[in-house]
Amino acid sequence: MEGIFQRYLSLYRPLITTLNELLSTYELSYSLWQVIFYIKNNGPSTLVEISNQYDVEKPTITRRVHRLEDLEIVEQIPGKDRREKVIELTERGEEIYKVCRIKITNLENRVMEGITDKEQRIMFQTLPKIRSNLMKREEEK
Amino acid sequence: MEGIFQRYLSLYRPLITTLNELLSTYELSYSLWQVIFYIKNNGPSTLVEISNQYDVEKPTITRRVHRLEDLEIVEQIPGKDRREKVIELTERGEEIYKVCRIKITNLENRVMEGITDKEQRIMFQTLPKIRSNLMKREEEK
DNA sequence: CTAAAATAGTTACCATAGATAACGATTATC
DNA sequence: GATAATCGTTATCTATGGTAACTATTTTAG
Repeated sequence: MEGIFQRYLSLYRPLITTLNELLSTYELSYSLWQVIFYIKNNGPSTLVEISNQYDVEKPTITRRVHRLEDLEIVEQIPGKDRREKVIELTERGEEIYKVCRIKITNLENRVMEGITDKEQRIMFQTLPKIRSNLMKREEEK
Repeated sequence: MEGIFQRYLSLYRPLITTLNELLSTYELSYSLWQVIFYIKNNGPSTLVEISNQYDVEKPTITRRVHRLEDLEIVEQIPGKDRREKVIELTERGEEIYKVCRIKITNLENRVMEGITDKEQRIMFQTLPKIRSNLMKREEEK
């Protein structure tokens, strides 16, 4: 399947640009959104969990979380292990999630125009498979 | 198709990391590779053409091309329009393309393990469709 | 049960990629 | 022929991310 990476990567910048524009209304960017999205879908989480999900180093997540704390979108909740910092969405965070979720879903739908349900389903299932193949290779090192 | 962007973006960093590692042997990165790939597949090209292809501003491409010139991978050829800078691969550039192309194709194959031919074909066709839907939206502004 | 190792998060510093604005050189258009 | 537009460049700025070194905890091994 020669050229699949190029096809994948040619999509990246147009998508990021559009998403950042959409999110800028709430002083957010796609990278901050990833954190919000993760917490919303996985419940209160630690920084290491988020870090692993996105294959990004801990200090990067520290920064993202600090910015979300400044924006009063997430807050720390006390946990058992005092090394860990468990964060969850604030009420304001939940509100912002809802609004942005709708906007992003609308964009997702528009971007999928002309693509059949079946093709969409295959994209949906295949992307995580590719990701997991890649992560497996990285672990081997 | 809620969540398709997240699935798409969760793949980005693992992929870029792996590609950069693979290319670092030749003092390249994925961003430089994009330029090499474009010229190889579209013939001698101007900076604006490359810029449009990847939705990246002109100064960014200027830098990439300068680095490729330093590495003696591309060179300028005289063109009719003296505003334009038409670049092509040097012999060395062709060699490096071949070696990297093989390595990347191998990686592409490994990453596609467990994914049927049909699914691969659909990915291959659908990614450009999504890209074109996104670009259409950007043009509207 | 304590000493050493591992883990979570943070800070400081640096690298990479990209954007915007302003400009010179050239070509196209009116 | 004067004005517009286009191509590439430079300078400056921002965003995102990495590495190394550190503190505070918790786990593990002897």
